[in-house]
Amino acid sequence: MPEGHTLHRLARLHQRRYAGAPVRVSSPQGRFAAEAAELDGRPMLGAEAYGKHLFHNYGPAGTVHVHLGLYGVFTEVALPVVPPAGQVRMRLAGRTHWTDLRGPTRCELLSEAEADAIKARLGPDPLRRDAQPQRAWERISRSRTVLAALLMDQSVLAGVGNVYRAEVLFRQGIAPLLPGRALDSVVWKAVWDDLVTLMRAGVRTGRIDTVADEHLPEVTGRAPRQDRHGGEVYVYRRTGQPCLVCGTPIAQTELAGRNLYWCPTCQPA
DNA sequence: GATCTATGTAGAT
DNA sequence: TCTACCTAGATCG
Repeated sequence: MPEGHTLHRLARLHQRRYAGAPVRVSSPQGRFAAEAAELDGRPMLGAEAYGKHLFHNYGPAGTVHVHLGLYGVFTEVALPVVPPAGQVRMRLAGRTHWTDLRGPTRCELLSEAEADAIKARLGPDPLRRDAQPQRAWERISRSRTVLAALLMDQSVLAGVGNVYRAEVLFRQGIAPLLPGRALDSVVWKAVWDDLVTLMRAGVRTGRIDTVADEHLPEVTGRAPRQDRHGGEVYVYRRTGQPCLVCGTPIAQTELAGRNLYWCPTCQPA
C-alpha cells in the first residue's frame, strides 16, 4: 500500500536487515532471473527511498530499482526460507530474514547513472532531509494546473499519493481545484510543513492518520470510519459521509483518472 | 466463484 | 484521455 511513507519504511527495514552483508538474490517467477543471478551472493551496500521509489545499492554490480505501483508488496519472514508461493519477482535472503517482492510495476537492475536519472526527475520528497521545497514552489507558483493534480505529480513533489493529497488539502482548508499559481506562498509553506509532519508520522506508524484529536469521531460523535488502509482520515474515501469538522457530506469527483475527495464547506472554492 | 476496486505509472493515441 | 500492467481484498450473487 504505497505512498512515500511505505517506501521509506521499507528502505529503513531493508537497510537494517540486508545491508552490509552478502545477500542471496533470486527470482522464482523468472522475470528478474538474469539480474538476480548477477547479484546473488554480493553484499548490499545500502537501501534508500526517494519518493515512491526504492533503491538497493550493490555498488559496481548495480542498483536494484523497485516501484510497487498499485499492487506491489514486500512480505518478510524470519529464516529459514520456504518454497515460493505464487508469483515472486524477487526474493532476498539475508542473515536473519528473507523477503519476497510480488506485483511491482518496476523491478530492474540499473547503473548508478540510471538510478541517479530517476532521482533527478523527481520533485522534492518531504521525507528526505535533503529535500528542497522551493523546487516544488517554483513549479506550483507558475502553473495553471489545479493544486490537486500538482500534488500528485511526482516531478513536482515525490512521495505524495492520493491519500496524503486529499488530507493535506483538507487540513489546510484549500479548494482542490485551485490553480497552483493562485496559491499564497505562506499557505504553500503550511502545506509543505504539514506533509512533512503527516508523512513522518506515517513512517513511524505504517499508517496514514491525519485527524486531529479534537476531531476524532469518538470525541465529536460524528460517524466513525476506519478505512481499509487502517488509518483515520478526514476525507479520503469518505464520499457522502459527514465531514468530521462541519458535518457537510464529503464530495467526490474524478480527476485525471483518480478519485478526489474534499469537503465543500471546509475547502470553499 | 465472479466481479469490482485500489494509497501508481508509462506509453500509446 | 485511454489502456495495460497484474495483485489481493472487498463485495456481489
